[in-house]
Amino acid sequence: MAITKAKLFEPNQKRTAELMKALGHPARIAIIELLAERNTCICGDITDELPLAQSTVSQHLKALKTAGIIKGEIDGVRVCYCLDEKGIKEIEELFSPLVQNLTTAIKNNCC
Amino acid sequence: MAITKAKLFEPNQKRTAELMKALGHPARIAIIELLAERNTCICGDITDELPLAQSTVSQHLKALKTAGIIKGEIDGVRVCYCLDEKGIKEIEELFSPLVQNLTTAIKNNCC
DNA sequence: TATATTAATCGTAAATTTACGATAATCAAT
DNA sequence: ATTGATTATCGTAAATTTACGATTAATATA
Repeated sequence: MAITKAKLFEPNQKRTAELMKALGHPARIAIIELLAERNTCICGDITDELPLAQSTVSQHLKALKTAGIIKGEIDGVRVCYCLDEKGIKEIEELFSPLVQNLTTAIKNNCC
Repeated sequence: MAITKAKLFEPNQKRTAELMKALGHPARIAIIELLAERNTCICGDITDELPLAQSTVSQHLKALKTAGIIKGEIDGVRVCYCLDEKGIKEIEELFSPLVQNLTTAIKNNCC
């Protein structure tokens, strides 16, 4: 039982995991791809594009919103969803170095 | 209730989500960073580096292994863990375009 | 004003995740 | 052969996730 063992997880690790987790469902991947595809906000015909009930899609939207990846703006009866610039920037800033790190590490792998 | 609604999730979306989900926990982020950091395989003193019980760490290792991100090789009493080249390649090939896609999409965002 | 539309929330069920201690299995060393 | 070390698995509890239908709240339209 070497070293400290008390090393709690670092903020970066926790935030990275949080973002990954938010993207850890095909429906939520589909949603952000949809939002990226149409360069205008789409007002919840997202439901029509997914093989899921309206309430379920709403839940997934909430998950993405809570993670800071998308944001929704009320527009009359409808709600306008789009990618949240700040969250996407965070994804870029956290994921890219990680992937890079892993990719270079692989090259010096012993097995 | 417009359009089709029958569009099941695409394989890429499912696989991306699967990988994201596997990385959706700070302990598992910590583990892969640890494996990347030491450019040699490490024989499971991973437990000592994490604030978690041995059985819990073993579970997380299993999750990463099942997702194809790491692999473990038995070496006597110990088990040698390292990043799985194929999985890392997949991460690179799936995550990078997605992040790129989101990043460029943000620029034409309406909100 | 009454009705229809949109989307969130509630209630709920089933499945999965996370965590732990205890145990088992495997190998190394004595 | 016995003992010790390492790691997976089992059993289990608590929490979270995923999904749905039903309901509610808010707004637009007839």
